[in-house]
Amino acid sequence: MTDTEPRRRARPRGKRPPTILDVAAHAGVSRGTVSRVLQGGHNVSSASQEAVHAAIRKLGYVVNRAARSLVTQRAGSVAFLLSEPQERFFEDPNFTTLLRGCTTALAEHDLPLILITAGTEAERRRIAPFLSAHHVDGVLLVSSHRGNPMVDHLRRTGLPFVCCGKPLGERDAVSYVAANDREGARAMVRYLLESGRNRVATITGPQDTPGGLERLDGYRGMLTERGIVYDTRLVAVGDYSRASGEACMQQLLTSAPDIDAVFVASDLMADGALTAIERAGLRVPDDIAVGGFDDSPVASATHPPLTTIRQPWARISEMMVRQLLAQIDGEGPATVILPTELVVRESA
Amino acid sequence: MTDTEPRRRARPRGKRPPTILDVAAHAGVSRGTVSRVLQGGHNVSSASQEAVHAAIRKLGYVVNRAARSLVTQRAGSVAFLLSEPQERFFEDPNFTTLLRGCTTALAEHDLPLILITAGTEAERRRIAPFLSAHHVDGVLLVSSHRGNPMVDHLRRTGLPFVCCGKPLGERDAVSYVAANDREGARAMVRYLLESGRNRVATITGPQDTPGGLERLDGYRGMLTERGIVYDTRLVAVGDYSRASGEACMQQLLTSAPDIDAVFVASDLMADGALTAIERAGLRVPDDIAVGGFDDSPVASATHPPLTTIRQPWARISEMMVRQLLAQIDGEGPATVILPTELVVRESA
DNA sequence: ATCACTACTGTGCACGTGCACAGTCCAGCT
DNA sequence: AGCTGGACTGTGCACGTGCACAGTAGTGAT
Repeated sequence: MTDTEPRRRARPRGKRPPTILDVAAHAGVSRGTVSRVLQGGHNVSSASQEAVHAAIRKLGYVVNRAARSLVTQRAGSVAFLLSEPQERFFEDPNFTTLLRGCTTALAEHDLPLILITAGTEAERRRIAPFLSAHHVDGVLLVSSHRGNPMVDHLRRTGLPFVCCGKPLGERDAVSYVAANDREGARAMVRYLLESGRNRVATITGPQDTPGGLERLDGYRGMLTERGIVYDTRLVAVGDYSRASGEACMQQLLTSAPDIDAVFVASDLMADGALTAIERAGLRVPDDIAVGGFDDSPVASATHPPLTTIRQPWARISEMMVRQLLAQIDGEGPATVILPTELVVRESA
Repeated sequence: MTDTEPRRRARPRGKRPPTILDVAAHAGVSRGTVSRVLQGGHNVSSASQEAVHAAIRKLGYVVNRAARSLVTQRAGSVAFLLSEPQERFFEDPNFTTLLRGCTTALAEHDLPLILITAGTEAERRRIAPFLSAHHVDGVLLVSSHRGNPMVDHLRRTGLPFVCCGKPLGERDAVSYVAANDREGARAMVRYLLESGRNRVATITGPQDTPGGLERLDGYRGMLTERGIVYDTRLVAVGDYSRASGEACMQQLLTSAPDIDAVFVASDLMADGALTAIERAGLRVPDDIAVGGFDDSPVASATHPPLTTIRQPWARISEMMVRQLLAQIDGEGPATVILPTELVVRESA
């Protein structure tokens, strides 16, 4: 998006779409009145309003967003910026659920969503001018790793942005919306303990992501609360992928063969864990109970279906959009933490 | 996107980004010369070019796309339009792979991708004015069901568009890019037969989608070619979802218990089929060989991993973008059929 | 009758750019 | 010397809109 490439040739000067002037002429009023009606109709007589609306319908008038942008200095669109390696996220059902929710939420405000990926340094350099030129009014940022340079860059440009998940290592206030990872983890571990399990292991996420950290912290906290000593041999660190879940589970089964439950920090990893358990000849949940996290579509497709913690993606995306619009309207940053929900299926 | 909502208030008149005039002043040339450099630098002395580039770098100038759009009558962006029920597509790994590919391909042309969903009639009404007002220069259309009204609407607006997969029931020429479904199906069935299987069943896709039709046709054709009578009891029709694959497989196992192979028209359905087979106490591939279609990420995560047909999504998205740009530049519609590839794993 | 105020309407200007056109300059030819 | 044509440069105009401002008409209070 460096804007240095040659433009393609102009649309042929055929019949142009109607302008605000055409509408004004048809309605027998001036440009200004039509504009006022478009802005909500304050200080416009109801007769004029009706005439304008009739003319708009008749001519099929649609406002020219480019012209509007030029004068209002606003883009009239919002970016969904994926600042993570593409491979992982495009395969992660959480991502697509979030994307879908944001598209829907933005559509209600007539704001087109521009999808931008910036997983590599080269891509980030590429989109930097696009963002700093304010070609979007705000950014919905998906970036979980600690110290993502995108956060700094966005702050420098002064562009409003809202993160999905708490950005780590940021001193200043940053708007973000997240599920309550810690409470979710606590709820799952509590459920496992109250189901009569005694040796509860965990497979957590990367320790430079908020989810990885807080879900592990919740696990640890709940154990401590119940008077159980935290044992690092019962902890494995994966990367949220199916493959890593399988590897971690295999590791746990050898290093601590007496475990009777495992809390896995993502459904994808939990699916991998189920594979490892099955291969070891153990049964779920009889020998080992498995608790997942996310309640993504895979959760109901595993064997057995996963007991898991539901992340409220619809509400997360909705709140991200709401917070972003608030910032665009001049409000300061805010953080929103949403509750999770235990979904009991058959794996625990 | 009706454009009748009130605008949000304007960006504060703070320090504005540099304009082409600032660049001209800094470089000691006129607006026109800067503009020419931006367009590629024809008929501009190398001294001027260097001066302009230096000024651009120094000021951090980025072209104002709104102003450019206004004068060129081009939006400078492209829509990725998903005209299918959201639930299905956002969970379909094929969709995200395609989306990812298109984002990448468009980024190379400095064209932002606007993601639009139009699964319901209400949504279609909503985005219609957005499209007819030419707020994008073209549309990458994902719509497989027969008689999708979006195709007609796009044709009426005169907006260039390229479909992913052949649109069914269209008499006039429509640009589309697709994998060679028929050949892919034939290759899989050929492989199964040559592995020594005799009773090959199939679970195909909806018969109002090109994939469903052509994969079934390929299956049938290959059987006929090998002198095997087409038996409708060996055919089940699913909807590409995991659940339907499971249901179809169950049905096949009761109606034709002597089958020793099954060609499933999507990996997701194949995964469901594996579940049904396992539940029936049969082994894969020993008792029943299973062949999938797509080579989506799930294919390597099933048990056992799927032998499947790879769809060339990277090339499909690349060609869709290329065809769309060609159309935007005035060329006529074209169709592109890309070859598939047999990927042998353990399920067959 | 005058004034103040409200409700509504019309108009000039600016937004930043690309394009067409009109120049200017210089080399090479007659 | 004069002419021609190419290479390069500068400038007026248009794109469609929102906003600030100025204006008009009508109402009610003094």
